[in-house]
Amino acid sequence: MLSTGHYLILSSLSRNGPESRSELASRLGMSKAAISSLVRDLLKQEILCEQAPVHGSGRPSVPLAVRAEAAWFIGISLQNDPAIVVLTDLHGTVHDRMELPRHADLETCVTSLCDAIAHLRKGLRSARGHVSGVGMALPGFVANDRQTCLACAALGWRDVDIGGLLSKRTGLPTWIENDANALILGEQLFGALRGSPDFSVIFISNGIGCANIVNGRLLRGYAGGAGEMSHAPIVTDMAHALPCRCGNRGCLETVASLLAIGNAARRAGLPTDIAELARLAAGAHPEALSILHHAGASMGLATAHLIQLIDPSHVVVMLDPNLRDGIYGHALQRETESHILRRPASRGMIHFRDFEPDSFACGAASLAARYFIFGPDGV
Amino acid sequence: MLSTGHYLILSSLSRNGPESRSELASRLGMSKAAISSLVRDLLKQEILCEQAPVHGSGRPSVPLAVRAEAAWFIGISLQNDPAIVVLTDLHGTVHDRMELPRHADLETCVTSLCDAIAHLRKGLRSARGHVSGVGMALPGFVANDRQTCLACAALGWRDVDIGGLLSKRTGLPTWIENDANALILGEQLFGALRGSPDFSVIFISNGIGCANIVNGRLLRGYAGGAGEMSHAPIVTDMAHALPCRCGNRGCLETVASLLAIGNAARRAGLPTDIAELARLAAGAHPEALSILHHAGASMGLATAHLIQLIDPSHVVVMLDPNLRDGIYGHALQRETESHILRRPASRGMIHFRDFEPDSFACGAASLAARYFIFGPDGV
DNA sequence: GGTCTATAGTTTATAATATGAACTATGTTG
DNA sequence: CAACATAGTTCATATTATAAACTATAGACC
Repeated sequence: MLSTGHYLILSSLSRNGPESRSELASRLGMSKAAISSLVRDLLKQEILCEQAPVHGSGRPSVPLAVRAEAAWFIGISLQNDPAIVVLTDLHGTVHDRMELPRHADLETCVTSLCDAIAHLRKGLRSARGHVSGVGMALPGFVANDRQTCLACAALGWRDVDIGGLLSKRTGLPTWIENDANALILGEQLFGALRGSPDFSVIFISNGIGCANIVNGRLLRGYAGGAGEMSHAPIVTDMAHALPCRCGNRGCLETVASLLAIGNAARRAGLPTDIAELARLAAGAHPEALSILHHAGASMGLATAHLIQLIDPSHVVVMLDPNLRDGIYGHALQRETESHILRRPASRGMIHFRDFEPDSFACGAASLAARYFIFGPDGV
Repeated sequence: MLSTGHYLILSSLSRNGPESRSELASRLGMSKAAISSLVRDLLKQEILCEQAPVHGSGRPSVPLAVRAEAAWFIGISLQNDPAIVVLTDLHGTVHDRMELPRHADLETCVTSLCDAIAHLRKGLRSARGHVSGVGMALPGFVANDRQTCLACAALGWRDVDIGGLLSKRTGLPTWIENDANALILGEQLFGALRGSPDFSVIFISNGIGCANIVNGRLLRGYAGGAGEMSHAPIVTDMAHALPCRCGNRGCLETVASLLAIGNAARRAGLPTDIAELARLAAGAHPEALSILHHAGASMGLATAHLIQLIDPSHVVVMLDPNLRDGIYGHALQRETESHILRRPASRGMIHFRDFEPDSFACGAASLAARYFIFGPDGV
């Protein structure tokens, strides 16, 4: 069994990359003796491994690293159709993946997911290790226990104990999470911003998702609704504010989401496909330009609100390359920058990234990996 | 010397109110034996005291409470002129207070503050205890060490080590904090929302301040600029957006702050005094109504953004009663509610409170009390 | 090549801090 | 007044850290 001390070392190595025993001791504020003994246990259990010595003056230091194959995880994304199921190692690398239809019917959904999980587990030859847990990302609200989906419009679920079902059928501990939250938690554990205590992730798809890491932890809010950028009141001129499915008018997602852009294009008699619309805009088509500019600028305004209120070090924006490289991305960046206080670090704060569907499944897998690395008392 | 265990007990009692040893043991997940021994130390040092036994079935339990007079603190507010200096006990009760002119000149400022502190310390007969620390709230940016004021427009300070100066002259540990942050930290430690892990405080004065407690901790952000509601981009219609001192246009504080309201009144040929303006609006004076409605609605829109992004359980809004009871407060509340997702808990989320200048000084005192209660490794 | 020095990591005795289980204390209940 | 219930203490012990001395392994320098 691992103690708090073991988990401290695991999480430090996972956050800060390979480090020697001495570096760990000073970073964690513990004695060399304690680290030495804790590391011995973790090496014996083959959770850590020693890397090639680093030579300086004095005895070379031996960097310690978390062994990627020490544990395996299943990540499920119901963010879109098809559903995606991945098998990752402890570094977040995908070793196998499957796509399957996303069933709204609960029984069908659970059965097909369990079949996929069984198949992936079989593919992992037991000599290499075994699967330690399952994570799932879905577009909806999840209860505090991270087991029950309280509401998911896309699947028509209400108060569905999907976590309990999966964990019962697979015999594996299971964690459920909102899609944006899973995405940023994966980014925090496995991604380039690993270890940053304050950053935000936004993704622009048919809807708009947003999540924030603050003080090193996920910002959930009181009712679990933090980061609801999607319904930020952006269009305040009520003459132009469109009704939103949430019941209000002028929400961000009524202008800046892919669905909203498609709708606007249809009303203007333009093609609703994003790539085609972007091509028209690139060719200076005035109405295409107007739609995409308005969408991007609205997104930028909401991003400025986010930056002013939450003050992240980085904002990762995941979107379609066609939008990123055209007027949408340009307007987003420009509008954001023109509405935030100029801070020393505000340059290069926004990082565009391609919209990768597997990111959600990887984030989901990281939910289970997190338990392995941070322990039951978690971080 | 107090250990981590002692501080755990102190912070639990401070957060959750008086509790018996048994209750502490189960809340903190420790054995009765450990609690018993730790409490003995704290009783001997007269930091805790036993209250009247509570009778149930079985041996009566003895609630333990933090002794208010176990420690005393000085709180300084430079939030406005005059500066306010208070002497509080460990419960945040003000036992003595002074007002003095707020000097922008550093030497004069420090000298007059130190004189005031010395006077308050003398007034506290040493039999009752002694002052353990000093806290200061000021309207500006403070470095991460909580000693140096990086920038304060109202006083014209840049990179002023006010904390170092005060602590050197008084011989007391000193903490500096932004005014809004001090306010919410005081609320968290001493106020009605004590113990709530997710709430926000907004105050409307000549400027607008905002701070947020998230996951039980102050949301500082990457550069310490979180909660900068004041420069939220609210007026997006550039034809009507006024220039702001920050260099952008249409910031919240250009329409919703007392200064902005006064400016708008002057431009309309109306009295700039808030009380008089509110009286005109109450009498249905159309221009007064328009100014105050616009200001309140803008404030409400910014509050809606805050609620959507951060999802607090409560938003405490501190403002002049004349504004609260008139169209400003009404528009604020109405506009906020019409722009947030209806959540189960969204009713009664906004709590108006009178603008009390002493609140800032109390919050400042709580910065030092926090150190006493949470220990050097703080929370 | 040998010695000095610097740094990494281990060993071991010990200190600090928790626990479990038995015990005492002090009430209510019937 | 006995039986019971719950609060709190005691004490032997386990866990988990530390300090300090020790070993290990390199580069540097003469």
